[in-house]
Amino acid sequence: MKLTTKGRYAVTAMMDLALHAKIDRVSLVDIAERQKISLAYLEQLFRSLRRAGLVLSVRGAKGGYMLARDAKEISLAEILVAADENINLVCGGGNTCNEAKPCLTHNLWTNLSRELFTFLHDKKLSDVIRTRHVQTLATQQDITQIGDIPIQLNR
Amino acid sequence: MKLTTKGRYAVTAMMDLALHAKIDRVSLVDIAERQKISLAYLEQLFRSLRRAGLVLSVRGAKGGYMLARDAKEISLAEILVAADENINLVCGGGNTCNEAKPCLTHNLWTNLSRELFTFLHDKKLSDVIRTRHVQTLATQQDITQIGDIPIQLNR
DNA sequence: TCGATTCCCGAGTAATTTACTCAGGTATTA
DNA sequence: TAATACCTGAGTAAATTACTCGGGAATCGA
Repeated sequence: MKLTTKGRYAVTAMMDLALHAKIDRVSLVDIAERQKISLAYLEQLFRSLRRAGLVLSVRGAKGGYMLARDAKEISLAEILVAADENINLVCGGGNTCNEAKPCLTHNLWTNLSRELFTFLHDKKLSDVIRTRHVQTLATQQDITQIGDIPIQLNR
Repeated sequence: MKLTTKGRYAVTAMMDLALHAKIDRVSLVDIAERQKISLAYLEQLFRSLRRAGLVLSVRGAKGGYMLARDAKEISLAEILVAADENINLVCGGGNTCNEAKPCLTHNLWTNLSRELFTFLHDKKLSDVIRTRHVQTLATQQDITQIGDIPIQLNR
């Protein structure tokens, strides 16, 4: 029972966007550097996020991404689903279990999945970036950023 | 975010044991037939369950397995952990996140894992076999069993 | 005592999934 | 027109999963 890195990266990247895109859009290069995620991988990831309607993009120089909606209106569940992360613990493999002829544990996992989904649906992006822990880290990341390369902060 | 079939099989098998081992022990051949799980795979699985102290075994003809404790005392969390299923959503891959230098989402997944664990720890084997759904299925399985092969039911 | 049954074990392997990379292309700005 | 940055399909190496295989050891009933 684990989360794929894709799902984690998706949430991390969306948090980064929410933290830095308040003023203007953010480029994937920035996110890649701050969050230590491969740029090519991020691009692939943002394809999904954009198609799911979670982010807006602007092409060309000075382009970048921004949240498509207010952080209060974006749930972790949406982000994870957009990143192909299925919040469904039910009978995954090529087994014979289905609604018509369910296995012993069918309802068990169905219910658990539902609880998990509710939990993730109730947690909004705005909630998770407001924790003390995240605020501290975000600040540290920006400071490091300035030290390393004298380029735009927050842009 | 998914459950491995190993984890699901482990819970299914334990439920089968709890449902059928009330009188005497149950052989893996029986479980394999009832739950449509490969015998060789079940053997591998029960190795883990036995080492975790969840089941007791008796070798030789007429041998088999039984629950090591009352079904009230066995949680789903224990079963899943025994089956190498880690109930930990935190930062799995070979990334740089650790307690000293956590990533943005570190606390997020840590907390979620904790909630998940609590949920699974509170659900006992006795709870899940007592649902109407399971009782119905279990009965059907035994009836099919008698129809197919005229061998021992419940021993 | 022998054969059937059943647990027990280490190791190997095919299939699937994951986590990426690559080689292009297109839109926008300065 | 050069630089930037989004956009895309497709390919691939590594890791994980879901098994199988071949043998061994204990126990029971005949």
